[in-house]
Amino acid sequence: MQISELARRTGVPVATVKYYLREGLLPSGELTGATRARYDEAHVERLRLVRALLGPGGLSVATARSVLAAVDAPGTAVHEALGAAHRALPGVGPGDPPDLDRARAVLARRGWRVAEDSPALRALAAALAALEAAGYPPGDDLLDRYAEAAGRIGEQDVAEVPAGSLPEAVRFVVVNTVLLEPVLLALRRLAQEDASGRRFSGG
Amino acid sequence: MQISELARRTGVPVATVKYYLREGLLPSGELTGATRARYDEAHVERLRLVRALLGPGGLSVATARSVLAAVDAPGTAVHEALGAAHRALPGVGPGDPPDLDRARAVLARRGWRVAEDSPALRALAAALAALEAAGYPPGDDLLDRYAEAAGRIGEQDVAEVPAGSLPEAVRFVVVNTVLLEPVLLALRRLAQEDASGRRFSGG
DNA sequence: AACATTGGACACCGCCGCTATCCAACCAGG
DNA sequence: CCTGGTTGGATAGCGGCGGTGTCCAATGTT
Repeated sequence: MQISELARRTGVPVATVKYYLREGLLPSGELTGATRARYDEAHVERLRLVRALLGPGGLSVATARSVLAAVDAPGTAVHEALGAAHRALPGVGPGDPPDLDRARAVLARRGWRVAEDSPALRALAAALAALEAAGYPPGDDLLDRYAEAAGRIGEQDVAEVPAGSLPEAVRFVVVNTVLLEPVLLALRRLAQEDASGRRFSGG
Repeated sequence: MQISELARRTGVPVATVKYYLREGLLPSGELTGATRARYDEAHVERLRLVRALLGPGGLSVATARSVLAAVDAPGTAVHEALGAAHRALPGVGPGDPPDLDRARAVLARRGWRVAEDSPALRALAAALAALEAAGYPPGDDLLDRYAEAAGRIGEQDVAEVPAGSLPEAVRFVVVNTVLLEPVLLALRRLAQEDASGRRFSGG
């Protein structure tokens, strides 16, 4: 199929498809002439993935490029792919390292083992610092409950990874890491709304 | 104190403080002359809150303005404030309403009661649609486990709301709704990393 | 031969979060 | 009372981002 059909089938404007090609989010089609290229079903799928990452996934083009690079890297082991995806995700800038101790303490209480330089660890520390700066330093009990809930989820996420094909596993890990975040946040808000209704408006 | 000290104490450039004043994120100080205004501790606190919402909270200036309006509205009941905060948060655009049925079914299985037009419900539906479009439609069991974990968290969030002062409760709800999101996401990633290490690299 | 479409390159746009400049009005020190 | 630095307020500009519009020669299609 040609670019116009690729665009039509995915609902993405042709100019935007060209933009994604330029940005390296979408591999170029097979050239059949100086002004013709052929695209296939894989491109349709990839384009849908790109749109999901950029839109609901909330990734920037640059971040999506890194994440997709992790997906494309051949022979990546699943654990490394997950690390690469985490590293590519919008983390904390190169600001001064906040107090990792508090974050590490939470992990230690749950017995979690993560890389020393895990971006998620830095992200947690930064988030805790932000809460502190806003005047609501979270208590250990709160953090522990959050960690317990997060633990169930992370456990399940990893358990669901398909064992067969390695590239498929990598793709699964990346997609689910990114696209289940909005699901989790929406569910949390819904749970809050339900609990708030029960507590505060006696429904 | 004057604007320069306010800026110094919070580490925010004076030009940026002026910008926040213009944008209505920060109430103006008490005018003591045509070119003088006095700021107090409340301004310091508010400015820190604004920075937390804009930075780690990930809110846009426009969204932060709405959220802060909910905080400032006098006499708002807690349940309504939470609703206002949720409504102000970056939700789903006015695109065509996706299939809310799948989302509603998840809530029904847990017995949650939320507003018919809850923005979080639309957000959940949109997130599910994105997963579907990306080729990974989530199973009911996955959703139920996510919902269970989210339920514990939402329950705790609401339980922690201080009962005494109403404005304080509203502020607490808004701050925690927004600023605990990055905490939860970071913890999920850390849990994934731990579980992945145990499953895939036999640590 | 006539016409539409394509890949590719480049310029441009609108939005956003600041940031820089300027000004008249001040206030503080000497 | 003068001098110099600071302030509130207004306005303009900037850099990054995610596209979009335009143009071109080469290529298909009829």
